[in-house]
Amino acid sequence: MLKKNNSTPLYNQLVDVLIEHIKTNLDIDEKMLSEREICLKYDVSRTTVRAALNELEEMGYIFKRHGKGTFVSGLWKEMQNLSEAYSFTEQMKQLGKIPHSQVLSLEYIVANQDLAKNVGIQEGEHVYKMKRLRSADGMPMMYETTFIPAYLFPDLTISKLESMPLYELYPQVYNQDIKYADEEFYASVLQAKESEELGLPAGSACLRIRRTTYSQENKIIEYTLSVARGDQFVYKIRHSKK
Amino acid sequence: MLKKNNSTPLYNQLVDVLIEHIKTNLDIDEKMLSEREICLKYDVSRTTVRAALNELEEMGYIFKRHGKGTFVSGLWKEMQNLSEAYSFTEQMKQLGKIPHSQVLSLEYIVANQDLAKNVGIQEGEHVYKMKRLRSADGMPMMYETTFIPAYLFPDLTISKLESMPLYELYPQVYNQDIKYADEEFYASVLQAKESEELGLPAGSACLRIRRTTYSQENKIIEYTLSVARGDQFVYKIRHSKK
DNA sequence: GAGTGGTCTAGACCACGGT
DNA sequence: CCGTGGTCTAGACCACTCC
Repeated sequence: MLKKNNSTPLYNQLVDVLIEHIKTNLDIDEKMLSEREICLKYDVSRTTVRAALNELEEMGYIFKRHGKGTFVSGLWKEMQNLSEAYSFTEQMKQLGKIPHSQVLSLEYIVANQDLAKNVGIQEGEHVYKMKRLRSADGMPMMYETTFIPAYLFPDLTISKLESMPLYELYPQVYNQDIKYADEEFYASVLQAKESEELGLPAGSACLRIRRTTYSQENKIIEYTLSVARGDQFVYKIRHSKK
Repeated sequence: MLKKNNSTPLYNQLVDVLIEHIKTNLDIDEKMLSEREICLKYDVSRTTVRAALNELEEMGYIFKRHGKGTFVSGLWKEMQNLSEAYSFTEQMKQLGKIPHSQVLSLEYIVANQDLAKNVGIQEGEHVYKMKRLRSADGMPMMYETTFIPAYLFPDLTISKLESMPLYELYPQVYNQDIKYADEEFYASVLQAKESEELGLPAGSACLRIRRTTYSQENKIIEYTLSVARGDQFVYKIRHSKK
């Protein structure tokens, strides 16, 4: 069943096998095999089994009860929608829409004190400032202003920006792998100028988003301010108790 | 250093010790002791050390690099602000404001098909419907409509609801421990009637929130629709890559 | 090659839930 | 009492990074 000399770890193989088993054979709240039974069935140690079960628990497939057993959770269906994706391109593709980004401007500027703080550099260093209009199936969806520290991204050009999504450009061209992104957002209404860009009446509901993206080395690689159509963006999050 | 016959697990004790060590002695990006060094220093097995380090990594205190070592992350400062709290009462207290909830109405109703689905019961079963106006330092902040399945919460009364916050009532009075809550929200504008409740002009920005709260047994214990002042609520979330 | 984190084994004892 | 998940040990080998 499991291949011991495979490059993928045993517990990851076990995760895949168990997910398949759950999806095809088990219902919600149904009891699974015990940890020791899984050990015997797949000929692996209990450490390996527990590593796999922990993964499954984090993914929302199962939950455990001390002294009782392990049970199917059936949350994985809902989990699918809960956005792990923070890329506009990916989000739109998931919704079955064709994303498009139009670069409206690209400037090479000097950071003032406030901007320097937000992109993690010293005052006076250089930053690229880019404005983009992002659409899905031809409908304007959001208007973004992005700041990128120049020291990490030399020779940024519009042609590079238009060649691929920003979140592919970072790792593939500039060797900057994304670790995580923090977002703050709040409800607001469109101002006159913004309403023109998005083709909506002034006073329409919108979501204002402030995003800071960090690299594996904990450097800020992007700081973005967005204005998104309120009628098109629904955020989903899960608060877990401990 | 660590107490082997303590009721709290060794790896949890180790977590506390290491957090204290990081906070007092180490800077961001500084290298920590290796796993094997920690084994020797505290006289525990590597399994125990790795359990503790995994906790620390999840909490944002450290990050690991295969072949290089374990390093201080310094994200825990920011993490504090990223909302784990999904209770209005707790949120307001953290901001140093005095929260108040006024129960406007409490009804005992029969669920139609749509409502039944949202609270996880059968059509025709009973549900409590409650409306609340929530304020901070006397300022109306949000207007909530909450649905609670009656079978889990017999004899719900206004006096019970006013005696303590809902998220304390669930576990303490009805023995329903919260597992997690899912929230969906989007930007909108206040309608005429809502603007009266909140004391704001019609057309003001607002956040519309839909929350479903689940118990440890995966039962829905609350379904809430909220309208919150757009100028007072900022959501913060973190998207982690893998 | 030396040191690191990543995976894995084959045991052990404990605490909890139900019979 | 037995079976469950929770914790813990003392090893082992692998893959990665740097010298």
